Amino acid sequence: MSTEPRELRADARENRLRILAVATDVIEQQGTMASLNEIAKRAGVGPGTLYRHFPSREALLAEVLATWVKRVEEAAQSAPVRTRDDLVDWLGRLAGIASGYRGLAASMAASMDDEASPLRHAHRASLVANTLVFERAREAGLIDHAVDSGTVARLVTGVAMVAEQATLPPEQVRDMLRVILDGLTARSD
Amino acid sequence: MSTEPRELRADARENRLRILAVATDVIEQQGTMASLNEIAKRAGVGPGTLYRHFPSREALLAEVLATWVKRVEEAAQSAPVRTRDDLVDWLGRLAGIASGYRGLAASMAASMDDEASPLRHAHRASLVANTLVFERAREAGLIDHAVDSGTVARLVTGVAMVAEQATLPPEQVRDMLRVILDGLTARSD
DNA sequence: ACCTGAACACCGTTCAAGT
DNA sequence: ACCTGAACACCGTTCAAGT
Repeated sequence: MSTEPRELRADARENRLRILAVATDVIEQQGTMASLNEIAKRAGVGPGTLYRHFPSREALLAEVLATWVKRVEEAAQSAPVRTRDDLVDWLGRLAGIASGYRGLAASMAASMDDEASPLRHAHRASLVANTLVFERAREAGLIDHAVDSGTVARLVTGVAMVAEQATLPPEQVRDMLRVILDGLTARSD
Repeated sequence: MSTEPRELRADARENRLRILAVATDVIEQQGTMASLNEIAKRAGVGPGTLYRHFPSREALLAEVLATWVKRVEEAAQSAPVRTRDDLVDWLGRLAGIASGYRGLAASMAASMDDEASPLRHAHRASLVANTLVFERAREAGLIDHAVDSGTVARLVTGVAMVAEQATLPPEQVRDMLRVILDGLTARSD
C-alpha cells in the first residue's frame, strides 16, 4: 500500500529532501502554479532531477501537502460543535486551509475527477475530517439529520476558489458559508 | 460613457473584427486561457496587431462576452419563478452560462476584485439578472425576504468553478445549488 | 543509479522597421 | 495610422552525455 521511496542513493535522498523543502517555500509564496524550473534552480539541481523525483506537478504538490493534511485532521478533532456559529467557523477554517496556498483549492477540485491523482489522499483526508465534525455536531444535537459531506466539500471548495480568486473580505466569505450551513440544516423535503 | 472604437482605418477595422471572430471560436474550444499568439496567427495578423486592438486578455474576453451577456439577460427575463425548483433551475442556468467557456467563472471571479477590469460589465450584468429573478420570485410569494444577490452571485460562481474544474455530473451540481437555495430562503436569525 | 544542462517547442509581450 | 515579425525572457519537458 505504501508508495514511500525505498532506498535511495545518498545524493538522491538529499536532493529529494532539498527539492521538497524549497518547493514548500516557493509554493507558499507563489502558489501551486509556481515555476518548476525555478524550484529546481533554487534547490541547486537540474530540471531533470526534479522530474526524476516528482514526475508531475501534482506529485510534487501531494508531498508538499503532507503537513497540510495533518493540520486539517487536527483542526477537525479540536473543532468545537456547540453552536451553529461553531460550524460556520469550522467551514471557514476548512476553506482557509484549502486556500492556504494560492491555487490549492483549484488543484484539489481538479483532483476530484481523477481517480489516480496524487492529490487524492489530501482530498480524502479533508473529506473525512469534515464528515467527522458534522457527525459530532449531530451527536451533540446541534443538527438533526445527516448531511452529505461530498456536497459540503464541493461547496466549501467553491467558496475557497472564489475567495482566493477575488480576495474577498472575511465577512463576505462568512456570509457565503452561513448560507451553506443554513441550507445544510434546513430540511428540503 | 461609451468606449466603442471611433473611426478605424478600413484594414484596422477588418482586422479587429476578424480577431474577435477567431477569438470567439478558439476560446469556445480551448477556454479563456487559450494562446493569444495562436488567435493572432489564425486571424492572419501579427501578435502586435492583436495587442494593439486588445491590450490585455481580459479586454479581448470582455468583447467576446457580448453575446454571452445577452444570453444571461434573456434567460433572466424568461425564467419561471413559480416553484422552488424553478429557482434551482435558474441558478443552474446561471452557473451553466458562467462556465460556458472553460475558465470563464475563474476570470469573472478575478474581476470581482478589480474595479477597472474590462469584465466588470459582464459581471454586473449577471448580478443584475440574478437580482431580477429573485425579486420576481419574492413578488410571486415564493420567498418571503430579500436575498443578498452579491452573496448569491459569489456562491454560484463558486459552484461553476468547482463544476468545471472537476467536471461534476449534473445531479451533483444540482445538489450544491439546492443547498444554496435552501440556505437563502431559510431564516438564519 | 543518478545528475547535468543544453535543447525543443511553446508562452506573453515588445518594438524597430516597414507601408 | 497601422501592421509585421523578429526578438526577449520566460515556461514545461526531454534526453544525450557525463559521473
